[in-house]
Amino acid sequence: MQAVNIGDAAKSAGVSAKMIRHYESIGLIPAAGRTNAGYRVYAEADIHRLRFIHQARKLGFSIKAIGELLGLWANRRRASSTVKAMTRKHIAELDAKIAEMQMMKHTLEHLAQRCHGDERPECPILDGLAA
Amino acid sequence: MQAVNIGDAAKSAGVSAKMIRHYESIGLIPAAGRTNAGYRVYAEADIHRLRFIHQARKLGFSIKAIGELLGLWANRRRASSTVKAMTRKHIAELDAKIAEMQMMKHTLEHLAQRCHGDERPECPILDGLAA
DNA sequence: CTTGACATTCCCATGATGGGAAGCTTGACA
DNA sequence: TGTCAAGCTTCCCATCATGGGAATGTCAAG
Repeated sequence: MQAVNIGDAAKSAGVSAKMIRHYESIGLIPAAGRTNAGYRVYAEADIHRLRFIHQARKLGFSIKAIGELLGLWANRRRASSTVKAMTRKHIAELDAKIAEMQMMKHTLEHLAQRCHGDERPECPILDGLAA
Repeated sequence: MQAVNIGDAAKSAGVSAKMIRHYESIGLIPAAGRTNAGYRVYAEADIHRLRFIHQARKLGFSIKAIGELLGLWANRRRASSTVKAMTRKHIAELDAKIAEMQMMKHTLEHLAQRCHGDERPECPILDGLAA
C-alpha cells in the first residue's frame, strides 16, 4: 500500500501525468491526496482505476462513457446487462465509423486506379473532387 | 456570372456559411469580395472551389491536404503523380485507422460474448478493462 | 549547498465544426 | 414610408482528448 508520486502512477498505469491531472480536473477520478508540499499521492486502488481508464481508452470508449463504466465497476449491485448494452452501443458506433471510412477508401481507390500518376496534368482524382 | 451571398453559396456548395467564413479566415480560400454594406460576394468560380472542398472533406482529406489539392487543381502544370501520391498516402492513413478500430471491435465483441448481460453483477467486460 | 529530476499551476494549441449574442442590411408588404 | 423577418457581420465560447511549455517550488543524492 505504498503511495507514489504522479510520475510513477503514470508509468504503472500507462497514462501521462498530464492526463491524470486532467482526469482529476474534469471529475473523472476523485482528487488525489497531497503531501505537505502539495504533491499528489496515489495508492494501489488509484492506480487500478487509472489502468482501467487506460484500457477503456485503448478500446475507444469516450471519457464520458468511461465515467459511467467506472461507476458500474465500483458498484457491487450493478447489472451486467448495463455494461453489455454500453459495449454493444460502442461497437455499433465503431461499425458506423468503419463503414464510413471504408466508403471513403473505396471511392479513393476507384479514383486512384484511373489516375495515370505520371508527369501529365490529366487527373481523374481532381476531376472527381471537382464534379 | 451572377454573384450570390454567403447563404446561397453555402447551399449550392454543400458547406455551411459558418465554415466558409472559417475557410477564409485560415487562408484556405481567398478573401471573398464585399458589397458596400460588407456582405461577402461569391461568383461561380468561388462556388466551384467550395464544392471541391466539400467533396474532399467527404472523402476524409484534412484541410491542410485540401489546401495542397486546391493548389494542384488550379495549376495547369501539375503532375498527376503528385495527386496520386497524396491520395495513396491518405488511403494508407484510412487503412491504419480502420485496422485500429477493427482491433477494438474484435476485442469488444470477444468480451461482450462472454458477458451474460443479465441482472447479475459478474461482468467479463469490466474484468477485461480492469486486467 | 548545489544540482538535476521531479512536481505544481496556468495558458495555449490542435482540427473541424457548431452555437449564440449583439448589431447592421435588405427586401417585401401594408 | 414604416415595419418586420430573414439574412448578413464580427466576436466569443464549446466540443474532445491530448500535448507543449513557462515560471516556480520540492526532493534526494553527491
